[in-house]
Amino acid sequence: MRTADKHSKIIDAAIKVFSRKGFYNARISDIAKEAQVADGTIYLYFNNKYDILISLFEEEIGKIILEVKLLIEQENDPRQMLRLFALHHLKLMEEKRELAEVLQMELRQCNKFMREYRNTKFIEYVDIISAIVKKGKEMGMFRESVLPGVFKRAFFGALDETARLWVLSPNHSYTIEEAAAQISAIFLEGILEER
Amino acid sequence: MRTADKHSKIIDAAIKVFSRKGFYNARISDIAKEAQVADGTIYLYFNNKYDILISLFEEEIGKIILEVKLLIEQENDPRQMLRLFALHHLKLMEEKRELAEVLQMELRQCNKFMREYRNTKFIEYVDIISAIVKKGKEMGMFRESVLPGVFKRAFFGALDETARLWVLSPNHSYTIEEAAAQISAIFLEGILEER
Amino acid sequence: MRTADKHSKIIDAAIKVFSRKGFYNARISDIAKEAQVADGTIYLYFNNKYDILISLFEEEIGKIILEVKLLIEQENDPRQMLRLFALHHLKLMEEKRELAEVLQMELRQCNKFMREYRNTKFIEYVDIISAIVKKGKEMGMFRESVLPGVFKRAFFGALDETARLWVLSPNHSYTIEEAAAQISAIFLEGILEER
Amino acid sequence: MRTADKHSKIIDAAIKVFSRKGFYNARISDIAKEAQVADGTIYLYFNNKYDILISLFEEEIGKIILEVKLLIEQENDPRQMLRLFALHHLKLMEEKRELAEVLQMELRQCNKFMREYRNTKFIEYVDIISAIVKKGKEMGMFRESVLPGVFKRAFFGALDETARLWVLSPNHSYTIEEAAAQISAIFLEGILEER
DNA sequence: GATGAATGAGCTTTCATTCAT
DNA sequence: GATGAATGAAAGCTCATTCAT
Repeated sequence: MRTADKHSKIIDAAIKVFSRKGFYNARISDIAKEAQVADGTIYLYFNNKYDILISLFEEEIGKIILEVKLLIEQENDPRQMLRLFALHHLKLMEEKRELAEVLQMELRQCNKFMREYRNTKFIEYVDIISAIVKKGKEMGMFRESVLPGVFKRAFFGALDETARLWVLSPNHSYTIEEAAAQISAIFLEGILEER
Repeated sequence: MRTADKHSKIIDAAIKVFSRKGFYNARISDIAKEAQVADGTIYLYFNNKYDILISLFEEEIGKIILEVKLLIEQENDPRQMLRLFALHHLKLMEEKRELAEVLQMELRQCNKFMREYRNTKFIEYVDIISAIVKKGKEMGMFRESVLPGVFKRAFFGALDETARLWVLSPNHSYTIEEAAAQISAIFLEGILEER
Repeated sequence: MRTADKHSKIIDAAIKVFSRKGFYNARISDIAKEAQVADGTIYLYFNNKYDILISLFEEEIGKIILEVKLLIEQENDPRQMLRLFALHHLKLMEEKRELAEVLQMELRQCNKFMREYRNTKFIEYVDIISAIVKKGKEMGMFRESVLPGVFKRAFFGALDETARLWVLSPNHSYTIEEAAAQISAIFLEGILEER
Repeated sequence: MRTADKHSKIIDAAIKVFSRKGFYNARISDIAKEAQVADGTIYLYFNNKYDILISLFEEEIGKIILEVKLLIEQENDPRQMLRLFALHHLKLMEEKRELAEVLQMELRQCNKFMREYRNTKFIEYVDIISAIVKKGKEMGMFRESVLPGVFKRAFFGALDETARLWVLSPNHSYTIEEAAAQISAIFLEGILEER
């Protein structure tokens, strides 16, 4: 088997196992069994358990960033870009439910004891949002008063929390598309009744 | 020392220690030392390590809910209520930074291996938001189309993510009050330039 | 059980186990079983496996130094002192065969990867020999040309190697007393036939 | 590369690595890297890790025995033979410091868990000393009372311990030749002042 | 013969929890 | 109620050895 295969087999297995048990409760042997390799093999590809998590994060976020950027590029209207971002984010979290759980976990808990790890990939992802806002402001489409740095966090947080609960609860009273549309609408137009 | 004192001394110690090291890296003996009690004493008040976290969560969220409800009650305007909620949430996270970190951590990571734990306190807290929205809709102040269940998650997520990064990064280009005002404004009025 | 008991029970167990299997092949659980304590208990008294070896070494050599100094003190004749030292050393190695094996092991192998550990206790022990030589020289009883620093090593080495093989081989053609007497005689008078 | 070359390349590498890290801390991959062969290649020439040590020992001691015997043969005076032996031993340990460390290590620690290994090569080496003593006794040059079996151990031990410390400490107050001369002198003439 | 990726048994150490005092 | 010494299960990681190429 080629090296590339083993690496991604382990990453895939780790996503499954971390998502199922959480990082701390996941045992290396669980990942090894899931990846159908020996425990020791994992250490040929990763330095330690935490390194698996970091690698997983960087690689998977990396793929997502590429996808989203490609998607957004095809649009010119910043409003549409935000709508696309929201939809893509939520759909992704639904489609890759296990990955979603792991990413969310890492964003919180593991920064905890590894504060030194500058999460550049995540920042890059969220900065896609602020870039859209800046563009919208330049085009005179978004208010001058909107702070892109605040907006990006609020927007990402709204999507992320929505995805989190979507993933946790088994049945939903609305579709993912409806949720995405609703959230984009709120951020674009607010909730105030037109006067 | 009265029993109630020991209980809350342990909770306070746990907040400090969990916030500093994370739940999994925190040792019972760390908490015991911080609380100035013996390791064994902790087991007179809590069933196990996880029980400390759950208790901590329920009690502290309980206090916050009381506070917020009291604050909100004094207002009649749903717009103002949302602004107050946002400000209160962010200020709280800033003032009780250690507690904030623990709550955020638990909301993600620990649900993980304890999915059976129905987080009713958290739901109660977030439902304050949807109640405001419902009231606003009834008063004809918020759009009919706004789904309170979607809005509450989006609004809470926006605040939570903002708080998370606020707590992590050492210096900020705006105040907590500005961030709260901006987020409330976005959710109320959107970001679109008036036509 | 009192703390002092556990500490020395573990040391005694470690002597047995190290002597039987060698330091590297000894498992902590072997020592724990021999000492009739739990594995974890060992870590209440020692930092790690190597710390057991060092502690063992320092404590046991310490006892031996006290004994020998006491014994030597009662003599005035440096020749007799050397004879006593030799006899005491060999008898000790025979009586405490397991300890002997461990001490010999550590003197070689473990200096290896712990060259930074300045083996002061061992130096103190061997310096008893050079002190005797110096005294003998002052009294005009030993040749001026004898270098105490060379002599102490040669004398200790002779005893140590004799003890090593004594301990290894099951049957002997002479007693430990004869060996001690012979070695002392060689070092004092040489092996040359009187002319 | 011829087979013989690989074999000795591995032995040479093992001497370096064992000397640097000790037998137990040396990894097969360290030796392989040092010998510039693959890990697996080592198992074409040796059965296992311990086999490398044994082979190394036998081969190197074998060479030394040949050398010493050749050297000694050219002498007729047993006193001179002992002096030569001492000088040769110490010089060897100084010249081949890495080998010296490995040999000393094995004499203690590793016999430990492999007591079944009858160290015939080592016995052969030490028996050179007892042969000299026997010859000296036959020639009436050494005392009748000297036991060759005791003497050989004492003499070897004296040299070995001297070499051990010589190798360990970085600076010396006398030359290797002086040490050898002094030790020979002690064993031949003792340390007592002539009456 | 040579390689080195893969294996998996094995061991030190940690730490939540217990319980005799 | 309070203590903290003792417990022992559990798991991350290493590395000698194998074997398909």
